Amino acid sequence: MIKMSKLTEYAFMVIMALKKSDLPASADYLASVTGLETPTVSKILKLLKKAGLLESKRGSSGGYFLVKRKHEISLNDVIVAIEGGMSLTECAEDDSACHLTQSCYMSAGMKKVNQVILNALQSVTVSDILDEKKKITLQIKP
Amino acid sequence: MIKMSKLTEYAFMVIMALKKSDLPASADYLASVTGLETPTVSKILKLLKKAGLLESKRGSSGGYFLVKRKHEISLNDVIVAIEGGMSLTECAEDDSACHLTQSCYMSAGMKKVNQVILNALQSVTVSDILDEKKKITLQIKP
DNA sequence: CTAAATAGTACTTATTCAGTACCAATTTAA
DNA sequence: TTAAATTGGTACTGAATAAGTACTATTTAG
Ligand code: SF4
Ligand code: SF4
Repeated sequence: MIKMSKLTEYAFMVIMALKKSDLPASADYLASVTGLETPTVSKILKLLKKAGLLESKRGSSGGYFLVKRKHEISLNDVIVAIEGGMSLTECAEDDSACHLTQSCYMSAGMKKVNQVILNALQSVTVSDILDEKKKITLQIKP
Repeated sequence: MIKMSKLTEYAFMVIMALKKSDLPASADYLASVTGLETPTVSKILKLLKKAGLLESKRGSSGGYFLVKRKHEISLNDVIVAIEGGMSLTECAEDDSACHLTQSCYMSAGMKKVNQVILNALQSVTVSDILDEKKKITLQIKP
């Protein structure tokens, strides 16, 4: 089964529990809210910060806070932050990842399919996932 | 990185090397054509057969052959055959897989996104991947 | 019968994932 | 100024999955 990692799923829970420009939330607090273990939450927060999705403040009464609103954060942003993105084949992401790229007869096709999926992931935001009213439809045009 | 397994990628190579209603091709022959190891090819063929994508004939001058044409086999068919499919979250595939499904606030949203990706995978066939002329585009409608 | 080929199972190894632990650096607040 | 709170970073462990290998039984053509 191709699926996102648990850590990525947890990352969504953490983002849901955060707010932009609010008082910083500590890893401990977020852990209690989400029901996850503190070290796990901490690991996620570090990854999200490295990706620029949130900022932190050290020291007493410090913590983490979003730098974007939830509708400005795409599903793809989170996946990239936690596990480096999504691409069906190695070459779709990085041409030098597979030495067969030049000669492979399916590399080009896979890249296209991958782009379709990428578009889908980029078009959906964190707040969309909570929004029952937004309809998400797809059309493949020949 | 979320990606398909190597075995799935190899499965495409094997399917490319097969033809419908042709003389059965042995695992050994397919291995030499694709450059993969025979046991690996054999494993793939068994999985593809179990999924109904091809049939086999035992004994001398036996082998495997497709029961569908390449434009009738979707990308999703292959992914399902080899690794059981693709779904971002556990619940998107099977409601009983995660005990949080009933209460989870993102389960519904994830299912929608998953459906978009699934549509993409079902809309592309094995022959499309080789067809440079087919344009694959996506539109998300709000 | 014999050779060729699939069918099925079971095993080993490598890699990735998930979770845990520890301590240094920083900042607030008393 | 001191102590407590909190991030930052690294490193480790165990579990799960993936990838590859090996072996043997069964079936069929000639
Ligand atoms: S070039 Fe071909 S074999 Fe290599 S990663 Fe891309 S699709 Fe796979
Ligand atoms: S119900 Fe929620 S927590 Fe469970 S698999 Fe689905 S999205 Fe993840």
